[in-house]
This record gives sequence, structure tokens and C-alpha cells, in this order.
Amino acid sequence: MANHKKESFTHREQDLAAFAKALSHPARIAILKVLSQKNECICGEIVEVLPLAQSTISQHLKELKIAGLIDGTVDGPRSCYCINWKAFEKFSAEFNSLFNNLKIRNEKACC
Amino acid sequence: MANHKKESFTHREQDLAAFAKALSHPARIAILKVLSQKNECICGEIVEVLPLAQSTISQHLKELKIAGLIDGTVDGPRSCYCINWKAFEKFSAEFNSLFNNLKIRNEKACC
DNA sequence: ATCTTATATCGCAAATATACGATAAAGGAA
DNA sequence: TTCCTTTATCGTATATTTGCGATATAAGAT
Repeated sequence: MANHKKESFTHREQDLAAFAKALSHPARIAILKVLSQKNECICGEIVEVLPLAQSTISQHLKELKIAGLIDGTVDGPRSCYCINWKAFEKFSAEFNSLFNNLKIRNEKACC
Repeated sequence: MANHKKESFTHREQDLAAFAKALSHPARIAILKVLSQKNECICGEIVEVLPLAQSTISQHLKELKIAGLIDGTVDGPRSCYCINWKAFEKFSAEFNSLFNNLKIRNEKACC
């Protein structure tokens, strides 16, 4: 039984892990780059740029949306996605906080 | 066929994704915290602190090691793990670089 | 040599993730 | 209305992750 015990950890750890997970696939990082480079909301342009099928891109977009990193609104027959800067800033700040927290403690390598 | 097409992306994207993946489980974040809080190399203490079986912790440690975030040396019958600060700094810097790169482009939300 | 302790690895089960083609849904164009 | 375009979702196949118990391994203790 693959009892995924993620609940046993702190909320903070779970949130950070979820953010990291959203960024844990190169396609999703590439998607974020595309979204950030355009001032307009993009839809199928991502499909043209990335070497993945339309349905696969759609799935990655869904995961980024669930993670809260992007917003998506329906715009006629097409969809409009863009980065949720507020969530993104919040997460990157928390990430840096983790980094700094780790760094502060132990500077002398012990092995 | 679950052809994992990660190779089709840039090295940078792959590296960042791999780093994010290492941090994509709360147990691994918790392990890094434990390692950073101790000045001595820890081994089984992690098992006592976290709600996971010894074999599971060992597996997470292995993944962190493969990702390059920690070093491990055998010290008699026990193992000694600690954070590889050099790798850690490098990755956190690259991450921040990604964050900043994304932020620079598009400040006006479009949807 | 035998026992104990600490850790890694194996084998397995279940859950998730990745990817794609096919199809559905929704709106614009003819 | 009927087509076309765009995107989401379904179904499916395969790969990877997560987790645990059992076992192997390796070194110190007795």
C-alpha cells in the first residue's frame, strides 16, 4: 500500500513541496517562460513551441493551474492563460526563505 | 507509451526541473531541515524524527544524493549525510534567476 | 566467532505522472 | 444550420514514485 504520507508533514513543507512539484517538469518551466514572454494571453501557441501533443500541454497547464501558478479564463473558443504573479511571488519568497533558513544554520561542511 | 520527453528541453530547464523534483516531497524538505540544524552528520536520527520507515528515509536520502543536494560518506557502521552547500547554492541561485527572468518580462496581468 | 546496531538494497504493492490519440464541447464563420 | 477552429477531457498504455517489510551488509562489541 503506497500510503502517501504527505499529510504527516507541516503545512509549510507540504506547500513548498507542491510548488516544487509544479516546477519539477521541464515542460512546465518552458510553459511559464512562454507565458512570461508574451504580453497577450496565449493558448495554442504553446503547443506550437513545445514538442508535445496538444492534450499533453493542456494537462500540464491544468497542473500549473491547480498549483495556483497560472490563471486561465475562457475567451471564446480559445483559452487564455497567464502567470498568477501574486501566487508566484509568494511561493518564490517562501522558497528563498527556506534556502536562507537552511543556509543560516550550518556553514561548516562536516563530511 | 509514456515516452518521457524530458530530453527535448534545454539542459537548463532539465536541471532546474530535476532540482525542483528533489524538493517536491515534504519528507525531503524535512530531511534537509534536519541536516541543516545539526552540526554533526546525522544518520538514523532522521528516522526517529520523521514518520517514515527506515527504508523509506534511506530511499529519500538516496534521491537527494543523486540530485547532488547532499553528500554521504560511510562512517563505520553508520552513514554520515550533510548538505552539499556548493550544489545547493548553485541551484538556489539558478532558481532565483528563473524567478527574476519570469518576473522581468510581464508585469501587467492580462487575465 | 557470534551478536548487535546501523544502513542499504531487494521485492513487492499501490498511487501518480507522463504522454498520446480520439472525442467532446463551445463558439465563430460560412 | 453546418462547418471549422480551439481547447478540455476521456481512455489507455507505460513509467516513475512512494512506501514498507524482509533481507543483506558491514563494522564494532562481547
